[in-house]
Amino acid sequence: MAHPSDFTTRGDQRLPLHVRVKDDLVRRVRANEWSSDAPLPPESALAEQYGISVGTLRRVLSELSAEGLLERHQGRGTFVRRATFQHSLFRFFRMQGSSGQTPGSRILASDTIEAPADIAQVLHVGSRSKALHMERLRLWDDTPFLLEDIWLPLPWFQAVADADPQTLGNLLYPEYETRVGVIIGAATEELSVTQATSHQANLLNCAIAEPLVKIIRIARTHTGDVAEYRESYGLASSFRYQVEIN
Amino acid sequence: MAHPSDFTTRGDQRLPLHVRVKDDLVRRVRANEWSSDAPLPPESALAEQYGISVGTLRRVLSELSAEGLLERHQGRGTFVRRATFQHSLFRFFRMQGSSGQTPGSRILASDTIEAPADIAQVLHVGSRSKALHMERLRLWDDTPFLLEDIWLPLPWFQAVADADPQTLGNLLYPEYETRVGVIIGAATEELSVTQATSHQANLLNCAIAEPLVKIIRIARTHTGDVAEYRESYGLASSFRYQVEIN
DNA sequence: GAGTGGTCTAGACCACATA
DNA sequence: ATGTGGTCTAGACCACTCT
Repeated sequence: MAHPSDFTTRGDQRLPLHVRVKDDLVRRVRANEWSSDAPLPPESALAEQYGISVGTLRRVLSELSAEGLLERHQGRGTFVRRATFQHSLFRFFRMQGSSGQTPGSRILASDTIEAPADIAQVLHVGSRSKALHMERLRLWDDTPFLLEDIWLPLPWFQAVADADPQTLGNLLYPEYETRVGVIIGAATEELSVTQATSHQANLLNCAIAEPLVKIIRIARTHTGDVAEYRESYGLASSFRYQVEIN
Repeated sequence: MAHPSDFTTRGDQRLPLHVRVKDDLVRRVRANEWSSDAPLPPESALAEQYGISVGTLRRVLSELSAEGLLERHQGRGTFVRRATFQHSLFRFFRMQGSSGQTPGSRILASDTIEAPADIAQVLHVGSRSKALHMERLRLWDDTPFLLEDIWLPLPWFQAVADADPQTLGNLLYPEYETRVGVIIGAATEELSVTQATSHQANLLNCAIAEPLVKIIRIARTHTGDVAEYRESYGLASSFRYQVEIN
């Protein structure tokens, strides 16, 4: 099944070898064929499996490494890259005085309900399918600074829904990886400015209609499937967001 | 001078060949050895120039192509990539109803002055060196929506300072390329929320202390030299900013 | 048809990690 | 000492562009 014996029969035969091998390796990584602790087979073995030369296989592995799906270490092997989103995705909302630490979090609600139509569409769940909705408050030293509405598609994320909210760690993406086997690989964020509702003002300890920054994040796996829809609201006065554009 | 005859004597001899060749090619591109209309020499010629195999040279050119410095076209050749920042950098402030068009711009002021210490440091000009400062208003259909403070290092950008502000186009990065030979290749942006000063409120046609989004952009060449420092201010109510994270 | 980059191979040798 | 990935070479053949 995971073995590429039927590799030559899959995909468009007219595509270059390195493209077909790359697609197949992405599929196998996504199918959790290798844990992120043990290395993939060495180049020579993989090349033989696919019936291609080592040079061609090297090209594929190098590309996947450059794209962040794999990590290569001379002398040790090739590994599936873990979700390291603390560094890449959580690089905003650096509060004054608080350095490098991850903020605390408090899950206020966790329900299995029907998602609003627009969110259901983004998550690619049918209009009458259920989704897991969580409301979460993030804090620095018990001071709330960010309010999050998180939507996860079901039944895919059923394991997260079944977990006791209190046992979920401060960071959700590692939980996705361990409980569902989902590694977040990319995301889109859209920023805008709104005004606090009474509900939000109450939780964020600010005045009603005070300006809030709203961040809509759509997180995807390496293969492009939408795994999470998230709306975050934070006080505009303490907002700071950095982006690198290349 | 631009010819790589002295290539073997430059750089750390212990570095891999492909690294040294890559650094040298970046230098030659930056020195405007090739315009963006004519192709670089073919692989075979370049490989012979450097005294390396075609395979190694191919690796370098492929990397530079992936990094966006070069463009390769089968059958046509390898070209220096032009500044295409309209698509990548100017992907914010999409106003409602206005699609894909570039906004109008009005340069309000253009002066050669000493930059404030913090900006001078970012631009890497000495503390008593001059910089070109421009204040620019951007408009959709004669309605102002963005106010920009732009700082350029001198004497590097003297050709821009000497130009009549009225002759500068709506987009500045193409002007940098044609007048100074600078291609912007990367940038960092930092977003925060401030309140409008009376000066800003006057120009943006809003109330004093109304929330504004502030964007600090530091733009760099492909080689990492800071070419521009820019502060942009826009009405928070019409603000929308999209980012892709990978 | 001539010239360009794209694909793929086969193999030598080196640098690093681990036991 | 062994096995891993990293560097570099030499060359065959294909696909595309231009004249």
